[in-house]
Amino acid sequence: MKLQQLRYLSAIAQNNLNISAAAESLYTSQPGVSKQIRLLEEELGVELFARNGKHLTRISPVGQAILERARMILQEVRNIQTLAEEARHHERGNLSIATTHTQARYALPPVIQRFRARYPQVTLQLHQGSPTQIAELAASGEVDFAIATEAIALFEDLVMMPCYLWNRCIITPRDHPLVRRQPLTLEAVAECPLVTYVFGFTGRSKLDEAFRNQQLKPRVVFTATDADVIKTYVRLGLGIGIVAHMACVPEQDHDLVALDASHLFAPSTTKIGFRRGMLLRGYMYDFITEFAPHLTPEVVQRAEQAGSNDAINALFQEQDLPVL
Amino acid sequence: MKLQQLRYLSAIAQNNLNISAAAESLYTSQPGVSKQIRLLEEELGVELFARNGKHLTRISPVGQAILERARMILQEVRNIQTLAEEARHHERGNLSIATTHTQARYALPPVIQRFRARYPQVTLQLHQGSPTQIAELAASGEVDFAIATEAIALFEDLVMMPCYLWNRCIITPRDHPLVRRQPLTLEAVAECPLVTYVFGFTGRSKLDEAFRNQQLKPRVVFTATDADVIKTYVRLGLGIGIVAHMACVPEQDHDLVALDASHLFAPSTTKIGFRRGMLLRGYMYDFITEFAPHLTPEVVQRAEQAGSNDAINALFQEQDLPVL
DNA sequence: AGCTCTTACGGCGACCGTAATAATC
DNA sequence: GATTATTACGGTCGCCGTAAGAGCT
Repeated sequence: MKLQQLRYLSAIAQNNLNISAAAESLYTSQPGVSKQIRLLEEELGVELFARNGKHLTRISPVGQAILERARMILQEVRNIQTLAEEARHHERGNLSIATTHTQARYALPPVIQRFRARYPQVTLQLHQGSPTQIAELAASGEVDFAIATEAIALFEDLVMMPCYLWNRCIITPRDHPLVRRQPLTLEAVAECPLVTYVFGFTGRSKLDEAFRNQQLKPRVVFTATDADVIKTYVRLGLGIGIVAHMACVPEQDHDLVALDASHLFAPSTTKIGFRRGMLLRGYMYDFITEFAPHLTPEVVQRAEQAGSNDAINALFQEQDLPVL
Repeated sequence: MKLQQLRYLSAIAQNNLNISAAAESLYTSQPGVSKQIRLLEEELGVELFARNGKHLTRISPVGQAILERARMILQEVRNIQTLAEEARHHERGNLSIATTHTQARYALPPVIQRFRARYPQVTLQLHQGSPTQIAELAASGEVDFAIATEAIALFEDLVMMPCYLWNRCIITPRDHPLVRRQPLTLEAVAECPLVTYVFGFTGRSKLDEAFRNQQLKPRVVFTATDADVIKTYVRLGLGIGIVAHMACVPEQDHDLVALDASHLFAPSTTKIGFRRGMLLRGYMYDFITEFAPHLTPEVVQRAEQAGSNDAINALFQEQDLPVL
């Protein structure tokens, strides 16, 4: 058994059992991959894949179990490399983060500024994507951290920790009648055409939930994945916007009015996470603490130890989280 | 990085940093091992060992951390092989057990008889040794199971589970005055010369503890590692014997009298265990259940999940264990 | 002096890539 | 017919083992 055989096995599984695609992703030739898999099967005396003629149709049950062990081994190999790099120069390295527009545009800039000042030798990479893309990037090991608000607590192979709670703002043009409706109600909001986030983004589900709880049917006339686009269409008069509180920057938006809506919708939780079993560099712990001060290295390590996401959530109390 | 390099690293650490010995244990040449370690160090850019000229003096801190990861990887490689073998023919394989005389002679025979009847194709190997030897054999992976009573709960890399409690018997010649002393007391026992187990064997520490608690100084005139030798010297009139209850077989020892001593000494616990992280074959689970019926596969798996031996002990209540 | 690690060197094996073939969608 | 996996083949690299050299204890 060789490590490359395990790499090949893992790559094939990650490429829908397509050996050609797996070979390409590993920058090698199909025959090589094919042969190594056969050799591995021969050595173990087990069929890793069920074949239909010359095509792989699915992983065998044993193959699946072996694949999981193989993934763990490959993770530990990376961890050994990480350990060595940390020992060589603990302030050099790479940090890649996958996140959504909202975080990248509003929450991360000051954090990243401080981080770069502290670790000028660490190269940073930010990848923007949908919450599910973000989770997949982190789960596959292509990025170190996933930062997002929705839909990523479901991946059991990610360690996701809550960072902060945030509420929403209603954004309207200056002359909108809603501005004078002082105690802002959900009914009043529901009467206006709405511009807000696409489903699956930036706490959208909490928003829908609030309306549903009061049997209101909001008229959503436009959805976008980010607040900047939403604001643009509010300016055009398409409707009123509902965006995250972080996205409300009065200095920049003189022509708009931001109304606090924290009493209308339940707060959402932004989380940061990484692949379970991944060894974190020292600067990675520092980044997390910089982003969410309550996530000290000790707290993070306790979360790593926890077996499941449920166990992690039990470590944190909602009232202890900062609110933006 | 290659798996063999990790094997070499692990072997060197296990052979007191002696590369020659490590090479021998791996049936290969010193230069090969030496070179591969250098290559690994070069690839990682880290010194795994501190060297004094040409001699390895100790593992570096990074080396230690890497070693632990390497051990985990090698364990998982074995687990993959185990998975494959289990899939190929789940009733063939090998089972090697390290245990003490007491278990091998009195507790295991019926268990092994039943096991062999159930799994005739599984080759069995029994290794006899001292409790510390047993623990080391299991920890190093040379045997699958360790079964013993003392001193093996300390190894944190073994999963040790309690199997049963047992008490002691006092063994005397037929005409010994102690036989007529009906309510047997510790004081009466302490007055006689004693023949019992060597320290570190078969619950000897519980025995010393009982005397110490009552400020008695027993006169131990002979110690042995097994009950058969003890009985022999009791027959010779050296003193009275204190042995495990399992070792009292009235049918075989017509010339001796066995007096129950369960009220004099706290019971001892016999445990079975295996290397943490080791994947168990189906027949291994069956063997455990055969030996200790309360250790069903589910219970064993729960013990595996537990992080420490303290956590394992918390899973078991003393009153739930069978008493021999 | 003895043991132990490193360097040097040669042979064998294994992996990889190209090319051709077979089989499936 | 296009894509995809297997088989065949040759080159290169790397590992292993023997032999010799260097440095501790």
